Amino acid sequence: MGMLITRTEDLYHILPELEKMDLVAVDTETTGLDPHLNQVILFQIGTPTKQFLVDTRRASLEPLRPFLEGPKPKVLHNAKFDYKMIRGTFGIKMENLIDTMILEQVLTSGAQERGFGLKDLAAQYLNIEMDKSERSSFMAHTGDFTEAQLDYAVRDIIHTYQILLKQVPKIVQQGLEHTAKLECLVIPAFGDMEFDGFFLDTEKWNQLIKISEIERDKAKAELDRIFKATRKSDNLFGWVDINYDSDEQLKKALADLGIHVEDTSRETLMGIKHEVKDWLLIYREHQKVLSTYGESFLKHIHPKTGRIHCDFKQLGAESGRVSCTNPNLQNIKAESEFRSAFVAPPGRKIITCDYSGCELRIIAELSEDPVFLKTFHEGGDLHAIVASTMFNKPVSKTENPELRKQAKFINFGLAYGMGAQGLATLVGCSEKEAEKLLNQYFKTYPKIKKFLDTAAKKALKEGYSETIGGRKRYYDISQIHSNPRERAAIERKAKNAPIQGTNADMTKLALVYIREEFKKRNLDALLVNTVHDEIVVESAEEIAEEVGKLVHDCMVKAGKYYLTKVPVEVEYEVAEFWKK
DNA sequence: ATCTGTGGCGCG
DNA sequence: AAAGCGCGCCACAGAT
Repeated sequence: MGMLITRTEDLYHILPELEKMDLVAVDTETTGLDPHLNQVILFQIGTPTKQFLVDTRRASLEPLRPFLEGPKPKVLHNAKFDYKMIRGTFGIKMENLIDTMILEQVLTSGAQERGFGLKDLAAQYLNIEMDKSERSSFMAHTGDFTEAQLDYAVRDIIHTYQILLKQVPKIVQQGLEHTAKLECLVIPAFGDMEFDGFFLDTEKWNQLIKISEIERDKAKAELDRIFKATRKSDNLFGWVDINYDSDEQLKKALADLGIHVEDTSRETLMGIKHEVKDWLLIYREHQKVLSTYGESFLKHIHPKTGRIHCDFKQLGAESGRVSCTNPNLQNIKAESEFRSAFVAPPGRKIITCDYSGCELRIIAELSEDPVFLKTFHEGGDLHAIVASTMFNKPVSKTENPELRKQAKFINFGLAYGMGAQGLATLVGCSEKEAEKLLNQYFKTYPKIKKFLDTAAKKALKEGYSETIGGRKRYYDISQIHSNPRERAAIERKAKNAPIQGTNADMTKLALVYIREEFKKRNLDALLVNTVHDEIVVESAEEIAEEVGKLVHDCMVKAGKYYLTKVPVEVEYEVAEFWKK
């Protein structure tokens, strides 16, 4: 049973004991899930042999600030949550966190869909059935904590600690030390990004919505006009009551026009030779905007901070990439101004930074193709150079541009394990011709072919792919002999995984560096978003240029950590709003 | 009334 | 005909 602490001054007395521990487990119980609206009411810290429970309604954690912000390793389960709650309640930004949930995701990437809760891991590693029913009792709790609550609180940190001890040898055994360390180091960066949020200009957003509404309604009126002719006796007043958002209804309606389609995807619609096509595409575009980026998006503005606080899933993708929800800030429309509605508040600036040509550089690094490497070192139009070497013809953006385009499709398609069929639809040629193109490509660039083939072969043989940073993505290879489709799918994933995953390695390390620098220099600058090869920062106006250079340098440094054969280039722009 | 799967589409 | 990689959100449609 842990020791309950209810007075701030008592925390000074436990510090020497905490310092003696090589590793401490930490957990919190809170009044809710929102770090801006709810508080930590119980703070737990300790080891399996000694635990302290701090009633933070009565005692402040301030005496522990240097310890929590210091180098002592702290293990938590889902550390980002406690990080944000502790930052929200006490303004303390914990450092040197280890997260058993993140570690489990690193250990099983691709092999396990879910089951990363503390309860799941306790069952798996400790053979213990945890009863989590006590957790909700803290939400509206007043008065002294019950014995059951304190018991529960103690068990959480003991189990977390013990799980970590079991995970560590597995990490070493699987060669995941670097990835595990990286993922743990970057946790506070995601905590800060979520806590600080991204400011959105509501008025500007509303204007964009209005424009889309007008355009959509116009398109809808035109569609009604077109379809009205086909349904004279539909109803009394001649209304057209087709729901254009329903694929079934749309297919039927199109059939009445003599247009028969298998599906209603944009690609299929584009093939229609009837004015209905244009209006449908316009309708679709604006309807998409209004549903995904419409008024519903504004409900994510926090009532207290006035900013948007999304939820990053640090290992959201099996490749190691981050994903983002509630709302997803990684798929905001790049064109048509929606991005620029994410603005800097008065007196501040937004700095948008991204790795240029990141995936192609990684391909160059991994394949060691001489032409790719040379082009990145000396500068030049890679797509044009690839095309001219493939076809033995001069190619540039003006000379034989169609060949450049073909090379560009192949260059990007490579990273997806694209085949002849995919290339054919992209280029608009026959599958035979696409096959010839690919053959020519790989004949000219044998090292790239070798890299892709090796990546696929390794996955089938070893059951995993690997990034430059040693991040692994596991596959179920039990079916590959009986199921050629499954096998092909793994091959494609394996061609992509080292590329996409190394990009994730780089961007995450950059986030670590950037946060470190902001802290070290005490800069009035915030991380506000990250989108795979891009990092967005908000800072005070006066230092924006300096911050831009700093972020640039951090991203280059992180890139160079992984890419040693190819130069790393980062672009940044200082503006009133999110660019690109 | 609420859940789940699917088609479609926004981003890198 | 389940696919060129990785995601999340929306509306619809069918099921509970």
